[in-house]
Amino acid sequence: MPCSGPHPVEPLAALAGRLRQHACRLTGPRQAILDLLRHQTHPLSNREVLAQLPVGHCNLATIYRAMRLLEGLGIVQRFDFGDGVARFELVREGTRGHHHHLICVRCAQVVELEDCFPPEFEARIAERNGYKQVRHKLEFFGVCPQCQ
Amino acid sequence: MPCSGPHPVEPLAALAGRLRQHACRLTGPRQAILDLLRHQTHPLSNREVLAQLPVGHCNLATIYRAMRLLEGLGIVQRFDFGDGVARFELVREGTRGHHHHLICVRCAQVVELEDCFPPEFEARIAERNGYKQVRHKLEFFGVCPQCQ
DNA sequence: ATCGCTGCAAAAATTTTGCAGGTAA
DNA sequence: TTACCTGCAAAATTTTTGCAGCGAT
Repeated sequence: MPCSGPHPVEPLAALAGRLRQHACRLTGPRQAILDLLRHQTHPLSNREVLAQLPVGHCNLATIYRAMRLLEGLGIVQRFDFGDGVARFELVREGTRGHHHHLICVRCAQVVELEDCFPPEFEARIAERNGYKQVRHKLEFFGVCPQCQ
Repeated sequence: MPCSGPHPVEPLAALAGRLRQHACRLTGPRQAILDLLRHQTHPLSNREVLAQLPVGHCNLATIYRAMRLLEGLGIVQRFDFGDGVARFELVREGTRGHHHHLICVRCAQVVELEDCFPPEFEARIAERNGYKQVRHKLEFFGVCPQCQ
């Protein structure tokens, strides 16, 4: 069941337009990566992207470069599950990519979370310490129903 | 100003006792690592630990092995600032190591945070999804007063 | 025709592991 | 003494980079 959730992903053409706005080209490998990400509900590591692409369709180094570019353009978001591997997810319309995950420590099942703590909590931390432009990374870990 | 904060670190002897309880030995390198961590207020990467130890006093591989051991025993806690380098901090008395950080994205200054969002927030997420033993990792990033 | 992009290979960086010898208990 | 531990070196991973050539616009 791809593309579930309340926030739909953009069509490939819209993503291509966003690339061109920044004088970046929509090449074959980038199309393949974006189209793969569009059909995912959870973040994928670069190696997983490589594995799911047709053989010889794209080089791993190209995926790394594409992800860094797309992250900079706000098209994908980087997540860190604490296992030393970066994972990437397409930013969905209506969000700014800000959401969190609940990850099973046994089977690595991932639940996409919509909610977050009240923004006052972050604002208070920022103000108390004189920090500006404060954001956060938050991930939950536990044992999923099947693994209990 | 080492050892600041409301929760004092344990004396080296107490840490040694905790090692022995688990049939682990208090060796020279481990003493050096623990004593160094005792005097830190912020997490240190393994390479930073190596650099701050007297030359030839300890091997980097030994530090990696020691940290993994100490983490398993609950003596140190691992933190992840999202830059691909693990950092470690001694667990202070009275806490179970649970706390968060506010990190400057410009100069990497670190503020230790005492507070956290209300536990009901996490409990609700756990219950909704049928997960058990849910914990979380949370770090804040922003621009510190000096870097603004 | 640019100039960006890709593939390949090599390099860099972090972390893990094998093994022979050393050492705490 | 007997495990456990360490140093060294090599390996395993993840990620980055150089470079020659290809390709989108």
